[in-house]
Amino acid sequence: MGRRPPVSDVLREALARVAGQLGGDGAAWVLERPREAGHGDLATNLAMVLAKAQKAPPRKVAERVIAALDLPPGVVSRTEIAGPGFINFWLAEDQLAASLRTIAAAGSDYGRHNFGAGVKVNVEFVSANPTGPLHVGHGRGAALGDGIAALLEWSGHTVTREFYINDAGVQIDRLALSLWARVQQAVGRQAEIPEGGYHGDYLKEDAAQVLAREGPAFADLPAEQGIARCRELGPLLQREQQDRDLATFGVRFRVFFSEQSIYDRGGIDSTLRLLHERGLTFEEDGALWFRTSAYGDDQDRVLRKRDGSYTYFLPDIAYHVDKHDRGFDRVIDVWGADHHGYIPRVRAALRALGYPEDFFTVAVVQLVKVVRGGEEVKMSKRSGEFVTLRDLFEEVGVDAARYFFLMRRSDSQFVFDVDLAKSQTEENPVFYVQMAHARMSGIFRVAGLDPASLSGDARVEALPTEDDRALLKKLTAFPEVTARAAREQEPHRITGYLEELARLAHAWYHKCRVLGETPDIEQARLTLARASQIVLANGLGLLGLSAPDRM
RNA sequence: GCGCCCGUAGCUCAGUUGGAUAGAGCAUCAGCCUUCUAAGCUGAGGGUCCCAGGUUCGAAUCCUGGCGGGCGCACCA
Repeated sequence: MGRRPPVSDVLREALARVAGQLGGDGAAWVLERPREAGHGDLATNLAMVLAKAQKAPPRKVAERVIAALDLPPGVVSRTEIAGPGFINFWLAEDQLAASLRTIAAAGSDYGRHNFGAGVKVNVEFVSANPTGPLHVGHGRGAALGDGIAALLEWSGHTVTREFYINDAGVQIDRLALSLWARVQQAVGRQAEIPEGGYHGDYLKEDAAQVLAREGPAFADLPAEQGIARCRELGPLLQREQQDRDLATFGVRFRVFFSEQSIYDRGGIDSTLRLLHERGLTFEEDGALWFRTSAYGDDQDRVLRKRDGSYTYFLPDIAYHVDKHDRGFDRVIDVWGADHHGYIPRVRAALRALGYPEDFFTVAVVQLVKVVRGGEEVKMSKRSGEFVTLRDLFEEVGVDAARYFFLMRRSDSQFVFDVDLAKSQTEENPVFYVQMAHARMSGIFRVAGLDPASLSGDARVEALPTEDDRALLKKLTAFPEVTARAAREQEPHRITGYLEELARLAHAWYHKCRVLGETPDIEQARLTLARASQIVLANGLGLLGLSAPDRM
């Protein structure tokens, strides 16, 4: 980003050279932004890490490090040794001015990186069975998967968003039987939802649709024929519904991958053959097994049952083989916590096939609990009563729903407070962040200026207050945050950053007048407002959220 | 019983890959609108980082053992 490397890189490289000279090659030191403003703009623990090799107290080593440090002029204005041996750096004014120009020049690209260039990644998420509506858990998976995909794109990866359709198992038979029963009920006949079937009211609506499509005589077909047709229509109608929900939710997939297509193309047999050739299978008790225990799973797993049918495991291996064959360097599966026990066996299978260890990773999404009015909203798929994703985002709005799903680490359970998500006050973090953006836009609206017309040139000396500086410094941290979030696949780092930034932006807005100040200050603050607007918009956009100009 | 995740302020949660005096929001209390959006800002109080050991210059963070909560442990998907 920009024409010259970020200051932190310049410093890091210089420190690395010193580390090499002082016998600290490969030592695990860091250069980071201290929490405390009094600890400088950047700080390193290098001296403490080198202390042992140097056989000297850390503060003494710090002096040697500083003496050996060879920095170009105009980078650092002050250096200090602090605490047990930290070296704190204050950046030169030049650097702050440069960062304003960098932000303005990069615009909507500010925060992007290229370290993932050339790496093809498949992110598979949601992958709901085509047997019912998406519920809130799918929503969390959708927001997370899309967020991870976006983070990877922002760091230069080539990303494919993919949805796996489980359209081949017994659940489809159950859906067909349940739908047929609803069709019969719709024409006034007695019919029971079968054991293990789907009781939700949505199938009543589907039955009405089926009758509308196929004509009223459809219900009079012989059961076998009617059920066969329901087997086609049921999943189709559910898929259509899911796609509508996902589209409204702002999530688009490039690939919808059908499980049935694996069977149809002979992927099952070819995978079986592949495993057999590698000596990974054996027969026992009339079943065919995969020797997964030799690859990290705690037991061997059945591929083909005694009755000749396949377990779910086999098509799942075939599916991941297919992803590998399609040329992906990495695949990331977003799974609900209730499937986490399944990870070791898939990992074992892919390991057995000789795929790289980092080829396959799973982002586990923990449970979502929905709370309204202080009460948990219970859901039960069995009784057919549950909170659908659509119910949720129609009540709180798409932006709020997506933001809430992303604002916590995915691997901890999450309480979705519906009342909070709906509130239009500072308590609501989505609102708070979007409001900060709207305020920045408001300055330009009142000034009658096109924010894009600002070059980014400003005299940093014309940003005199602590609030000016704090906001500017926060803006410069954005690229580091996106990089870290992408590496860790943790979108919640972005929401956390945005909230911190919004707090500084609101405080700045309140305390620092822009329009009507001296020309110098007005120009500098307009530039700062522009930069803030860019970073807020980029952060929100990255997460798939809107950045309104007025609210 | 075994495995995975979680345990941090009254509540919801962060915590920069082992760093400096553990942070934020909400809630509580006290203030702030002639000003680009008060849909906001400022300040105060609030902690056994679940417990006990260990590793080291240094542990909320890593290791071991407990305790508590959640989710899994199929020839189901």
